[in-house]
Amino acid sequence: MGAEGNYQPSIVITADVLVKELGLSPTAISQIINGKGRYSEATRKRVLDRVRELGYTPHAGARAARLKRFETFALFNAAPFWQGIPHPGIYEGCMEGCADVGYRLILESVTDKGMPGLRDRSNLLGQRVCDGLLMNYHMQPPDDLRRLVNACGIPVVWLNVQLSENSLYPDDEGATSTLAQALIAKGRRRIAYVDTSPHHDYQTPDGLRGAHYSVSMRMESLRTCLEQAGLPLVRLTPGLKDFDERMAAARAFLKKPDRPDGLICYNEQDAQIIVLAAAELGLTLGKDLGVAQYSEHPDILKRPIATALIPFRDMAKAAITDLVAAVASGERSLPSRAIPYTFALESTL
Amino acid sequence: MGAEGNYQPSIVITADVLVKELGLSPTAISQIINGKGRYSEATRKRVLDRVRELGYTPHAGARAARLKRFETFALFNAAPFWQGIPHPGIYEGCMEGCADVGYRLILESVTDKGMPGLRDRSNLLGQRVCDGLLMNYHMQPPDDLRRLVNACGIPVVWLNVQLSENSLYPDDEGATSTLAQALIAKGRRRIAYVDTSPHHDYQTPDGLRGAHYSVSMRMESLRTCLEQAGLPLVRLTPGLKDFDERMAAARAFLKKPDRPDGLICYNEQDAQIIVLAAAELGLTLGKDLGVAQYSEHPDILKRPIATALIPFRDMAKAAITDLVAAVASGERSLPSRAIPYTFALESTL
DNA sequence: TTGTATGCGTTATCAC
DNA sequence: GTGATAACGCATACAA
Repeated sequence: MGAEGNYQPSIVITADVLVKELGLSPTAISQIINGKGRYSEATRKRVLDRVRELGYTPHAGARAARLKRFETFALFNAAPFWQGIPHPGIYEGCMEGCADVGYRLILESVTDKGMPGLRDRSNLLGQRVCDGLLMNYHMQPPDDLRRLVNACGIPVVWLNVQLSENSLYPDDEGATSTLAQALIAKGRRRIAYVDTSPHHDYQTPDGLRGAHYSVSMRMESLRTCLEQAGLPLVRLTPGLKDFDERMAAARAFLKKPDRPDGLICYNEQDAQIIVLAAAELGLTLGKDLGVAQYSEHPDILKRPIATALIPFRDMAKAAITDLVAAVASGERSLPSRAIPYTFALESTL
Repeated sequence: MGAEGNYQPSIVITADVLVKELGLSPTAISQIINGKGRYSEATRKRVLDRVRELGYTPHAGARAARLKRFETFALFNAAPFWQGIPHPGIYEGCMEGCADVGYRLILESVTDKGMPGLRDRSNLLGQRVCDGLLMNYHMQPPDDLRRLVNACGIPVVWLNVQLSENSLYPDDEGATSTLAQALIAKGRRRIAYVDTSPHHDYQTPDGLRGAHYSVSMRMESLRTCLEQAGLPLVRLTPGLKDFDERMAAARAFLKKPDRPDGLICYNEQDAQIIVLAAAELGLTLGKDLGVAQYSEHPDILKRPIATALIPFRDMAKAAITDLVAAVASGERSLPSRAIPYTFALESTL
């Protein structure tokens, strides 16, 4: 309780306070704080000690004006209306990355409904607030959005989407290959792909239609892997609306005489359905059935589900590194690249 | 594909560009952009049109220096190491709130491991980067953190925690009461509280021990409600480690002759366990059993689970409103208050 | 209705 | 080793 009502007097600590108090010039204060110039150890210590005592921080605005650098990146989250929760790893990676390089992170979020007229509402899409842009769009961005962003004049990295340049995305192809190889190595021969979500018909307000690249890439990569191994690709009926419908389909799928013995699931919900159906039918995970999913995290209930861990965090940190380089070099075009997955519980396949 | 390589020439658009181009004074430009002064409609339109065409945004730093206001708040996320995912509603609410009032939102995240020496690493805890602080700490904050924050000199709102001032938190007492009344109204007489999580023994690196206030408040509120109705409080064994252990406990719980007919679950995972066990035992939700949970979202699989929707979003938006008021008034002490819950699928109880 | 002058708090350049 | 000075881009008071 001793922590309350303990407010600092409303004196604002500027460099000027230090100047007067320590009898040094503004130059000296500034240089010592920023580790420049050649000053005696004594002076240096005197300044830095007082800075810490007073809790002095340079005024970010004044600094930005002078340096022509905001030391700030902006994460622009253009979420579709059906996706309330952005990927935590992206946030965390951006924050970690920024913290590592001493940058601040500004956040902005816009739904598709808010896309038209975006330029007028967002001041982040100008070049006067931050030094670089992290675009977190949920699917192939519309051309006009790309143009808008390119026209900003500051470096941009698109996250979680495949573009011809300036984009970073999880290596779904590699992850799928790893999972498929693991299943095959375990002797699985009826390998199925499970994606029952209805959300792939998502349509934006401006009539654009599409889905995240992973929707097709995961399945097509699996198809290719299985073909090379001379195995068929089995599929659970896609596009089911509700839980009961999905459960029924999963039960029927796993009850068939030629039921799959390995399943790769598009996401946690699909894996969930499979695991529940398997439990009902008395099938043991890791023995009768090898189940894999793509997910940001291992199964929260710690069930034996192999997980391809989507490298959102690494991706975001890589993006920050790229942006810092771009700010320094002035280069505005960076090659796109895939970020490798890691894996959990592969042994349960 | 026409969207690529379409970069703006590296001319930076300052107010000066507009001044020269339009033959007006800096004052006129500034005032018209900020909706001040009295200018002819023609002049006004000429300026605003050109501003939009050029995509001009005032330099945030220069503006901050001049206005002595950053038009920015900072969301400080002090997450414990076991909680990778911050509450999405808090982020969204902060962003929405900021967007509504024309403020930017800066994000900073620190784990408990990083708490010592925080002051030296974070420049957000000074008064030179933003106008107000949103503190998202996971439990009762340690005194030294509160002191540190109070000493910043900028207004602060603590989120999701109960303090004697400057805090906003979900009204768990009210929510619990609503759920309990609903169960009782449906004729439920054996009402149970389910909280099997082991995480409540969480201990911070500095030896502080505690849990989120909701851990005790939800149960105690329920106890009170039931006492008033002359009903007993039944509990499922708490502190279970893994899925199998929890499932076994839930099965036994629901198999007893005097099994509960109404259950209030601390979170989605507890509800999940109950629902799975109920399915195994052939108990129908909404008929044999009324199941309620506290959660940010309704059940993702759309099962009949009544949900007390944690008002993180509303809470965060309220925090922004409070901060704006505090910035304007200079007041640094705001009364704490509870934010009401909303509910989904109450009819299934 | 418009223009001039000034200051916000920094940091870089250059001179001592 | 240290200090004087200018400049960053904007917004306001005041003068015209």
